[in-house]
This record gives sequence, C-alpha cells and structure tokens, in this order.
Amino acid sequence: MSAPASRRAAQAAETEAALKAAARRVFADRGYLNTKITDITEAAGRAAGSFYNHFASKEALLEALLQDLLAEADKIPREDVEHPADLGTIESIRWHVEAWWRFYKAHLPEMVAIKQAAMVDPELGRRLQRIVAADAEHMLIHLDALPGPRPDPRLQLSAVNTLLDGFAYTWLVVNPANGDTVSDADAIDLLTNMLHHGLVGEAPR
Amino acid sequence: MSAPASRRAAQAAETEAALKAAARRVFADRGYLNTKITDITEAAGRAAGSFYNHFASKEALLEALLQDLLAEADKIPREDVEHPADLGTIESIRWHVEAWWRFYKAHLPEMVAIKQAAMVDPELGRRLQRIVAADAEHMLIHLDALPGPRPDPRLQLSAVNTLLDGFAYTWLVVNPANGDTVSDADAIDLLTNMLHHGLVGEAPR
DNA sequence: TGTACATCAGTGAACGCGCGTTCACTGATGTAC
DNA sequence: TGTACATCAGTGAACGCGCGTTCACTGATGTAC
Repeated sequence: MSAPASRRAAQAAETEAALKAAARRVFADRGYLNTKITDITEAAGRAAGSFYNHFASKEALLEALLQDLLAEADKIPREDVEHPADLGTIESIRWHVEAWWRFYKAHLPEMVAIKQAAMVDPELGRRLQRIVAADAEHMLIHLDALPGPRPDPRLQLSAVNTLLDGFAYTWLVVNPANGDTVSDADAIDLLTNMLHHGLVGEAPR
Repeated sequence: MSAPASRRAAQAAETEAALKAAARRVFADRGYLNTKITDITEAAGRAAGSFYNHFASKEALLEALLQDLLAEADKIPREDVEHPADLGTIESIRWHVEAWWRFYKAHLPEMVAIKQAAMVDPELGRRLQRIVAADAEHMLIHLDALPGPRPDPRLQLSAVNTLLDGFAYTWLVVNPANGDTVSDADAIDLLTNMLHHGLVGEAPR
C-alpha cells in the first residue's frame, strides 16, 4: 500500500499480495477447508516455503484478509453510507439488504472462509466474528427503534443474520456450483419482502 | 432391530449399534469434521480396527445414521402428522416450526454432521440432501397454495429452510457452547412470527 | 453328546500417505569503507 | 565509483506428525461327523 522502503521490501510486499490474491481465488474455488497451503503457494506461483515468510498459518492469512477487508471498508466516505434510519420502511430494509448482498458478492472468498473456519474452530469463529461485528451493533440499534412490543433483539438479530447469511451462501456459493443461479434483483426482492413483513410484524403496510 | 440370526450376528449388531451411538455423542460434542475414526471407536469402547468391520468410512457411517433417522420417522403413525394445511394461518406456521424445532433437537448430531459434511464435500452434500429432502416437497406444496402473487417458490423455500436451519444451528449448537441459550418457546415464537408475516406478505391478519 | 475343524467378530500394533513445516542453500539487494 | 561482506526474500527437498487403514493374531461361536 504505502511506498516500500526498499526493493527488498517491495519484493516481499508483492509476494505477500500475490499469496493473498491466490488465497482468495482458491478459497472461492474449492472452499477454505479444502485448501492446502501448497494450493495457495502454487496458485501464487511461489515455493511452498515462501508462505511462512509472510503468514504463520492459514488461519493467520485469513485474519489478514479480513483486516484488509475492514481497512477497505473504512475508506468508503461517510456520505456514501447515509441511509434511511427507520427499519419500519421498506425502502430502508431494501437499502440494507442490497448493501449486504453487494458486500457478500464482493467478498465471497472471505465470507466462505469465515463460515467454514468458524464451523471447525469455534474459538477462531468468535475471533473472526469480533472482527466483522461492527455493523451488527448498527443493526441492533435499528431493531430497537422499531415500534410496538419488541421480541428479544438479540434473537431477532440472529434470525436476520442467519437468513441473510444463509441465503447468500446458498445462492452465491452452493447453488451456482450446480449451475443454479438467481438474479440479484430477485434475491434482493425476496429478502426485502420477507424481512419487511417479518420484522415489522403486527402492523405492516 | 429384528432378531439376530446367531450370537455372532447379535454381537456384531451390538458393536455396530455401539459405534453409531458413540458417533452421535461425539458428533454432538466436537462436531463431525473434528471427529477422528479413533474418537468414535474409543467412545464406543472398541478397538480402532473394529470400525471397518461395519463401515467403510466416516461418510458411510453418517449415511447409515441418516437411514436410521428416516426409518424411525416412517414409524410415526399417520394420524400424528395431521396438521393444518393452510400456511396462511399462524397456527399452521407454528405447527410446522414446532415440529421442525423438536426434530432438530432430537437429531442434533445428524443435523450438525450434515451441515459440516456438506460444506466440505458438495457431492456428499447433494446425496445427504436427497435422503432428507422428502418434506421439502411437502413444504413446496404448502407454499404454492398461498394466496396472492407468489414469488419463485424455490427461492422462498430456500429462504425458509435457511432461516430455520441456521437459527436452530445457532441456538442449539453454537451459542449453547458459549453458555448462551434460548427457551424453546421463545425460539418458536420468534420464528413463527417472522415466517407468518414474512410469508403471508401483502395481506397479513 | 463329544471332538475336531472352520468361521468370524474383535484386537491393536504397524504401516504408509498426505500435508504442514523446516532448513540449508541461492542469488539478489543493501551496507561499509 | 568499486570492492568485500552482510542481509534477506525466495526455494524446494526433506522431515515428521497425525491419522486413516490394514492385517496377522486371538478366542469365542458355529458346523460336521
């Protein structure tokens, strides 16, 4: 990112970037758990031993990828993330669903990797969760602001996350591998409708 | 199940049952992917080599567990599964949600194993899917019967499955491991409400 | 009913594959004078 | 600017651990006569 201090540093940075890029490709292609260290180095066109000059393990590489992801997200100017605050309106729901869908698509490899890693190593799962959890808070605030008698927001939040996450995983990862796809618009429409009516509850319209 | 033809056969059946029971315990405890063959034989109090007298692999054992599960389900008398057919009513939704929740709880080890196995081996995932997919059909029929302009039922079905499945996994497997639990009633209430309003859509009440 | 042999479930040490990880080596880059 | 030495990124063969899988062996159960 910033100017390298020397040719050596530039070389190292380039290799590290190549490893990360290769990892993303390979994770998306065969999944995180099915990826060997040597799959990554091979895809990056480097020697196996090179990996350990940059990362202590596959888990460490994944955490680095997530840090990159966060860093990138922080660069988005504030005014671009202005959005309707009242989750009671369908426009607000749609805005959130669409943002999430785009985000998931843009970061498929990381999303796949998080899901798989968390399933096998709960401790790592919690750590990864914490890294990405910033906008879960955000969502909680929205949910609390909804009118009427509210169910436990933690339950509700996990239901929303579960639905968004699982649906995206199904239709952006699993089903496409079988040649079964859905258009972005259809996916966003369906989720928007389900969440709008499902969340607003007793008093829709 | 049926009377063993001989003491030898009885012995073999007993060991096989012990291995299955041990596998269920161990799958529930540390997950399917984290379970070694020797974890199962150890938990069953048998020698490592004994495993291969009964199963060709961990995957084969899982498929056997699912077959047992299906066989058991088939024994439930028909009249016990009478239920409201119109998914438009909240009572019908609740009936389905509650049935699903109980089923998931009763078969946690299998549910965990399916989820994890499918994630790593898509081919196996499809096979397992087919084994359990009987009542997905059932659900599709319900969905088609809903009034009003319907979205693509396959999309809607996968959203419902995703929500039920992910929510149950979160609150019956992941969160309890962190000491974070939810009552059956609260879980069923929340899902029922979300699905009722979410599915019925434009014309609730 | 008794004896001799055959079969087979279960055992656990040993084998071997896959893969993560190391490490001696190379050659290029950096530094000292 | 040139020379000699130091450092360091990258290399890939080799090492070794973990674990699935095998197999010669044991003792109990079944069969033949």
